Amino acid sequence: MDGTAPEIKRGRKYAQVVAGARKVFLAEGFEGASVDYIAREAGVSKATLYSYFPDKRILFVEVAKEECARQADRALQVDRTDLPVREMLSHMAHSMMEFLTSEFAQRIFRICVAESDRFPELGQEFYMSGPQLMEDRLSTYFTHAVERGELKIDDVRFAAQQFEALMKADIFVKKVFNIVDKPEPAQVDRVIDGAIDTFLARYGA
Amino acid sequence: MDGTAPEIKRGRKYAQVVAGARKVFLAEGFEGASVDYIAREAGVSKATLYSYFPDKRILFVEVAKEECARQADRALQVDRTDLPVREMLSHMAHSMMEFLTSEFAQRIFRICVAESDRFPELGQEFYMSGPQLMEDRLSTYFTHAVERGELKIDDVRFAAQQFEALMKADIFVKKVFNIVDKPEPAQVDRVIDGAIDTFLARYGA
DNA sequence: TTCGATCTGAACCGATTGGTCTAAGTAGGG
DNA sequence: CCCTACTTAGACCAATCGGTTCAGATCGAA
Repeated sequence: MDGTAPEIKRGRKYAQVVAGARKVFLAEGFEGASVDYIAREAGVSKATLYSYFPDKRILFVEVAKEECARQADRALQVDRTDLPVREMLSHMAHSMMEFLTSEFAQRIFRICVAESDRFPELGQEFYMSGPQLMEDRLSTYFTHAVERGELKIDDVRFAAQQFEALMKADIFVKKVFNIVDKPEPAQVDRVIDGAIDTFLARYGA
Repeated sequence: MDGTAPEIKRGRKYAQVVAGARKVFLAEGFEGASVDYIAREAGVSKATLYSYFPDKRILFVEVAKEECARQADRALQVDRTDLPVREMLSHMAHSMMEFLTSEFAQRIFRICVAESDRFPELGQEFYMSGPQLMEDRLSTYFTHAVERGELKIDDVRFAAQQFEALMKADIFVKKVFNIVDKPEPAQVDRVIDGAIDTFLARYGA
């Protein structure tokens, strides 16, 4: 579960290779990352690297998929379902926003968008472990909230998609296109509160 | 205004170079597009190309910026302001959605996301000619609608950003990550109507 | 200590890249 | 017709790329 020490050890330096590849790919993208540089950064010879991954593409897909799978689970938790709806949404929106605007999420988003036609499965992996996972969790919560009469939603999954979308208004777009670097906390609150207001205007009980 | 015959003719084959570069860059991205291929596709010698653009990066930025500037103006028109709000929003949402899911917009979006840290100005150019232009036009319309008492909006620009965001729920994300190719017309209507319903629930008079 | 598996470093390969250069060819206004 | 500016094809360059190979160092288990 640690990621730095995979159980399936196909060799002594396997973890090092993956770690180095993750670092370099995240920083440089697929084309930008040379195999020599990855090997050097991993503290491993190129021959060793190629003994594990016979192809640069395979190494990339492996690393990127693993990274996608890990991304959401850590930060997109839907806990605190005991709170009242508005507080719960706010709590969750804050951690979601923090993740969306993090350097890490931005990098992996950029890479997946860029490479998702060269590697179609990568885009799908990203979608499933990112947006879709979030939708699943939101859907579950919404369903319970509807049962408790706290929300009024006909299509729970679609409502989740809309909430997700509202979360990306303004700040997320501006970060992706380098309009802002660090968003103002006040602006973050504005976007979050605005999203919740709009969401509850439609789906509030 | 045609684009194929720029007024500033710095040479006989200038337009050809730009046209070829546009074609290849859009299809292959920055790294993927070789200068030889661009020259061949433009029906021009490499020497001629380099006489206009001393650097591949300059050629790319030139073409990409030009393409960004052209993209929105054609498809993101906010006309028919005579219609009732709901019809107007629907009309506009349809053309907006058609554009967002077009092959062209998807390609340029992908390229701008991917290259916007290699070329920071490119991301900004894209944002200004795409999302921001749309916001400007929506804002203008919203302001008038508020004056006529058809909408109730405190922050017009932010409302525009939310409407834009709602437009990108579901389908847009799924297209970007290659989950769907051609979206079902029924699903398109669902997203559009859902966006308008939510928007009006919050901002309707 | 021994033995097989793993790792190393560097040399090497063919292909492709962005970019330069040259010498000859062509178009069009005077 | 001529002159100038533009265009041409392709040879050429150095650099980098992904990937291979191999003789020898190093490891871990028995």
